[in-house]
Amino acid sequence: MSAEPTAPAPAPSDFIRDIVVGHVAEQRYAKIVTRFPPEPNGYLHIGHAKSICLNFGIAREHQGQCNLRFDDTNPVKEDVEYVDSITRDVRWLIAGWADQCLGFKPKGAHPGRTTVNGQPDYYLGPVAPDANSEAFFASDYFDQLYEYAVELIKRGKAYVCDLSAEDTEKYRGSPDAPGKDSPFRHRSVAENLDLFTRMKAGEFPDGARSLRSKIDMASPNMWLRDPLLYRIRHVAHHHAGDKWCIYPLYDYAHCLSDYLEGITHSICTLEFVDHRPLYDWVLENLGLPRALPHQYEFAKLNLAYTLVSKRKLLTLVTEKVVSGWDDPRMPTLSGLRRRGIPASALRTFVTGVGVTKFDSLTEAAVFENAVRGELNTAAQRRLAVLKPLKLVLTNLAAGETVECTATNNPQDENPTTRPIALTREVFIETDDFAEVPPPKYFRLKPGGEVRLKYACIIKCDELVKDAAGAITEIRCTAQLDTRHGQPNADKKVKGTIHWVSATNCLDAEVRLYDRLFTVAEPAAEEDFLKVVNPKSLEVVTAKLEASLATAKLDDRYQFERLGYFALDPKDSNVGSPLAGGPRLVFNRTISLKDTWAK
RNA sequence: UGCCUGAUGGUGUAAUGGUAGCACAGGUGACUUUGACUCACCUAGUCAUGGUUCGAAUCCAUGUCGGGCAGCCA
Repeated sequence: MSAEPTAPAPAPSDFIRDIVVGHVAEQRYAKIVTRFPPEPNGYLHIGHAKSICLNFGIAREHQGQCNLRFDDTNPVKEDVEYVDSITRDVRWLIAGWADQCLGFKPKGAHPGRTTVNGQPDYYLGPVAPDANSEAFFASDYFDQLYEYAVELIKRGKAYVCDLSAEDTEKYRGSPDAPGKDSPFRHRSVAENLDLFTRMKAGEFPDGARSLRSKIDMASPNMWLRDPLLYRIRHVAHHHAGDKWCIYPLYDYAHCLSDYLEGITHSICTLEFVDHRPLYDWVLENLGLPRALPHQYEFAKLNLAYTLVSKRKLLTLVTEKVVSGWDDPRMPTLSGLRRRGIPASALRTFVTGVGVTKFDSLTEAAVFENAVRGELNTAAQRRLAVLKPLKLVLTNLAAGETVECTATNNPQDENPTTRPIALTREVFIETDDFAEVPPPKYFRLKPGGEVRLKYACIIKCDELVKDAAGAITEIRCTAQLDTRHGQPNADKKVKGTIHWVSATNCLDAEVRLYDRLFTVAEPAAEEDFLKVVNPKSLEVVTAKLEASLATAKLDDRYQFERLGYFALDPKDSNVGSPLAGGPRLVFNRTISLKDTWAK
């Protein structure tokens, strides 16, 4: 329908993309393959969105692939609950944008044995997501990882160490002082092989021994001081079952997982810069036949007024500061989704902040701007009154209705309309009337005139107050000839306010959210619970125009002059045949920008 | 007092030896049946000191300040 498609956004550019573009130019790889590798031990948040968009974005820009891989090497922290939520969140975020790049693997598949240049090899390539496929799991590589560890031992590059965790730490030294060799560092290959086999067989208790790389205990890089490759943990694994009692550590498993999947660019955050030499060490000391993946690091996202620490987010949930991981105030993808934030707005935002190695703090306004921008074009305009004040149009008869026409979305090229009926009694926003108006007040005041949006100009004639002096009703005259198409339609007044017919409207619960914290950097606080915004949620019973009775879960609405709203997918009861009709619960995704100084 | 890494308007980010640009925020105005949107204009920056060069945000040196690293977490 739309004649001119919006100009495609310019392809983002950053130092990592520049590297990839260079590799593509020199045809270093047959295909660009990235990966998004969360550990299934918590919910994805807005910080992950940056990584997801970077990895999928790069794959997308080069007709490549981005594997979703669960980095599940620590069974004591992980659970399938997280596997499910993470999968759902990733698919939601990339839907309609990079679905074609999402790499899954056949259900239950493990790396296959192949031969490359006469050398044995393992590889597990991607397939498109469907009913018979699933995400990749590092735990599917435990067999290969074990085999590689044996190879490292045979090459004299790894040894079984009997030091306790405490002694291992002591031997490691400190950043400004070299460590010293473990007394077990020079065990024979045969003894190491025997001990490692018995570790796997379950002969030793947790922590009794470990498999360590043999690198350099005096290295200025702490991560090269014979880091552990395997630890003993007699626990079942959520994905691998009870087959193993030794589990590989991140630095050992990650680079090899990347290799097994044919990852070309392994992108992670800055705290892993120090690990990169280890990443390369493992790969280079195994004599692998295919091209090796390489690690690149970027600065994680820091957003003002938000917290992304898993531990602290969990505290918010357990202390019931919020209703759950998907509370619309949470920075989790499930929370943002429930709040009504479109995935496209999240993508626009995270790609907009760019990718650098600078530890920055992004202002909340940047995020809010991206959300409003997206919603402005997508949202259907509706009239709703959050804090109702009754207004009587004294020159309209009690049963009389005046048909008016409202525009659904003025941003559309050919906006559609809907009818709304003006009646004698309407509700206006309490804030839109002031008995004693502040300077520059455009709205209704005693004796003043204002336009009821889509209807006509009204004049305030008198106030009705209760015994306590509170205003209970405003009585006005409707100037019906100022309606659209009427002789005085062009009459100008400074203010236009929204309204809802009092006799033909819907009640709805509306949840108004504000930022969860009162300070820009809650993470820097000694006690972040002390800076929780006590007014982060306000619940009101609003009056909605009748057409909202058929509101849909997936639709986005702008309640005019108020903000963008979406049905709460959990608590709304849409289209239910219940006698009382649907239960409507709206979340305010974000308010409209308000440049009128308060 | 070790190693790694970084520093460009208020914020975020471009410019890879040749005109310091963009976005957000802020300000002014236009338009407006949303104090929204849109549009126009304005404000505001290369951490410091030296050096190389015709020319430096960019290269070199030194310094300052920030972030990361001593899990059998990822």
